[in-house]
Amino acid sequence: MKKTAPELLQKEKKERDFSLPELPDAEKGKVITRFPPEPNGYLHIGHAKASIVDYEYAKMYNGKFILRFDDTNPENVALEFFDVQKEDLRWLGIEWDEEYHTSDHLEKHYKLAEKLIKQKDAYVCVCHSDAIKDGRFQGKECDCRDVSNEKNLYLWKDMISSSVEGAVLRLKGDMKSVNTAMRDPTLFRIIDKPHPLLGDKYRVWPTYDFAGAVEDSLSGVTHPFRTKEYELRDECYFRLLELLKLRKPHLMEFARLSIEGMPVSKRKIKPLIDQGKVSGYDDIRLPTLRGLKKRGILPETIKQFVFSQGISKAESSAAFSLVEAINRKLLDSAAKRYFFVQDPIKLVVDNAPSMKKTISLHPTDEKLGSRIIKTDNIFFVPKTDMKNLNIGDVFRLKDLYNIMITKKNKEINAEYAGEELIPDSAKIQWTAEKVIKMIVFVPGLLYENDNYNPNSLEKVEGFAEDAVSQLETGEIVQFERFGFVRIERQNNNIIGFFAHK
RNA sequence: GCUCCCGUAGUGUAGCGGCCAAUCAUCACGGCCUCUCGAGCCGUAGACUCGGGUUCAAAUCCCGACGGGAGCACCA
Repeated sequence: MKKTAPELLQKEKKERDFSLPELPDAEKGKVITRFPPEPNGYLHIGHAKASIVDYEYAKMYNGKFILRFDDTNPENVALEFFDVQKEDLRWLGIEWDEEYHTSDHLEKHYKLAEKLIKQKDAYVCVCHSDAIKDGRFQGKECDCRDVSNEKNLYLWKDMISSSVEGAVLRLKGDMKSVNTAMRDPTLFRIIDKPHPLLGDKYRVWPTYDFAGAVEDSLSGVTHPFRTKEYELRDECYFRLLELLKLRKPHLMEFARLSIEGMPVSKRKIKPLIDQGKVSGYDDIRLPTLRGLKKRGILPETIKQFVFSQGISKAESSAAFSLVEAINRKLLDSAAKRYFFVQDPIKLVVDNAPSMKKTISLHPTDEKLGSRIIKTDNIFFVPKTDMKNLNIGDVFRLKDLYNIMITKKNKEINAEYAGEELIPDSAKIQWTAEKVIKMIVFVPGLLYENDNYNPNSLEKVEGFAEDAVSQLETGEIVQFERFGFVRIERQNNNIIGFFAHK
């Protein structure tokens, strides 16, 4: 064997398959998934996970993907976010086959609620919320539970048509269930606040438990995903569908996606914005899609990152460096290279030849073009590099020529030392006399060990080479020996947002 | 407190009874390459929480402990 087929003895290097695992009970062409955001804010990396998984599964099975706005709490929903969220999804590269609002189906929900009441599976509860809470905690039923269904129906109609206050419709579950989610959960409640789409047409709104289950079933979704914290509500989800004689989808849960030091919840972000600690929902330190975009993270990076995390239920907090590594690889082949000199010091080169040097914008891909830099005897170089060099040392202005340091003061003096590349000499990025003054914002971790980090945003000032003035907003380039930076034009200035090394 | 879920290298993941002396990425370290401290290439180091059980065979199944997370809303 060794002689005839030695390759069979060699252990093959196994390749990791990064695609999603097969779905249970899934048939090509028949899988329907859905992404159901509440239009109450900007989408973040957690939403990205959910929407990408939903979308990719539909694609994988040639199925259908539905975008459903779960807008059944007028207190949370704001008009602007329907479009905001769609924009965020499009940026991610997600397309949906169908789009609707849960609020479109309220009449249907009312009918189903009525059915439950008639079946004695739901009742109107007029207890105070504290009393409900208490009863739930102690596993005690309240008197509303025993009301006849004629009266319940009457009360329900009253809720809808507006004379009753503070009543809710509850599922007749099991107040003694070990699963507290089954202790007669609330299905509908009164919210007297105009809905951004429907005004004050309705005042009775379904809760998540009811709307989520009913919509998944009615819209034909076969494989709905949700995050793990809903797991205890599965029982309620299926009970409801059973009582309503509705089809039961194959419900699945996965762990929330979180990134170390980057808060995802509005509860945490909102105060930071209000206190001016971050600039807004698109702050480059935030894991919002807008923040990530502004910083130069590509949609494809997010997709690959989500895939790499998988859909298990094991909770974890990934380091952002994993995102950076993916992004860097994607960017490396496409990003133009420029010189940016951080904390510059003036460099005067005696007997410097005046040159018009053509330097390519990418080390290997010529298609990305080149720029011509006019040089005379004045340059700028990074101060920190000069600290490590002494008089007599020779280094190279990268892609230009060598120089030898002759004097170190407030500025550096040097003399021309030939054009030929000296092996192992330091190559330092530089600018000619004509520069673009710019600021690069460098994000750090917003939270360190759960504490807000006041120094999470660094402002780096420096000079960029003149060619940078030609760049457009949104271009991501690499400043050599500095890092990848997304360019933005603001007024007459050019500023940069640091993505990563 | 009660209930549920989870527990694989520093980090994140794959594996879910034999092919595991455990995958891949990242990180760290070493080398090669390169007119960037980037990318690429090669290599080294590093893990199945613990204790019982089932089985010819367990990271994989069962029980228990420990650790982490979640739920106990008229929010999703």
